[in-house]
Amino acid sequence: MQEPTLLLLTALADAPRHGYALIQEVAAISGGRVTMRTGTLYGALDRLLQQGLIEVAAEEVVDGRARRSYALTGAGRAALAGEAERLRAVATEAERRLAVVRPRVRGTFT
Amino acid sequence: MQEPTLLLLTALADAPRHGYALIQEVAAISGGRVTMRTGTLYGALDRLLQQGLIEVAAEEVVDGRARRSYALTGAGRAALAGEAERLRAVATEAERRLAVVRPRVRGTFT
DNA sequence: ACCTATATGTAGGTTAGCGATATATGTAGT
DNA sequence: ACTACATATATCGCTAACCTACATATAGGT
Repeated sequence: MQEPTLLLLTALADAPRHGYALIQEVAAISGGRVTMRTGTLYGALDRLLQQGLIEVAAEEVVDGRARRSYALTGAGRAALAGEAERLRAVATEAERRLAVVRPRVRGTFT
Repeated sequence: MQEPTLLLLTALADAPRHGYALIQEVAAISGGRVTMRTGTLYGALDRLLQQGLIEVAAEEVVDGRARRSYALTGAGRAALAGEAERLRAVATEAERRLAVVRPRVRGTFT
């Protein structure tokens, strides 16, 4: 799972949202760093629907515009929780290793 | 940056290592979850070399076998540190949102 | 002789994400 | 009335990263 997908699931974690709102939510979560394109979004939504991680929560017409809301499924919540835990573990390990005083290539202390 | 690449950089964070050792280190870091293939490994190493995130630390012959060691560059250390921080932030946000008591689709408390 | 571990590499295919483009309505400014 | 922007969804083609499988070679154990 790549970062855009992870951010998508995160954006759906607290409440159902429709496509356009997700783009804005992802931007907000990432501090404006990730600007999700519609190509990425709808491709990812199709994929996640197929994988059963999200589901269509509602299809309404608001102000003459069609609006389809998506929500995390149980599997989606589990997948996101697992992914978050895994990534935290890797991040922690990376930071631990970066802090290690590295032995010089040809050994011995400086 | 995807997970295999992240794990590669993490595996190089405390000491230089050669290709084969990286495969084992990645397996160890991920708790055996990720079995990195040579196709992924050498492709990623080429890419990371080109991006200047890693460099060749040593080229030796050990027991008749060629062995090329790679090390993180300054840019690589910075990239890994940044990535770790970012992923931790997303993981934290995901967990925070998962913990939120979600409003029902048609509203009001249960 | 055969298998496993060590060690590096290439070829081909799949998929996710990205950029660009298309469509359509509502709202606000000029 | 016209223009521009925000809302909203969707497709097409490209590229990069990854994976599977294959290829090569030495050392050591059974």
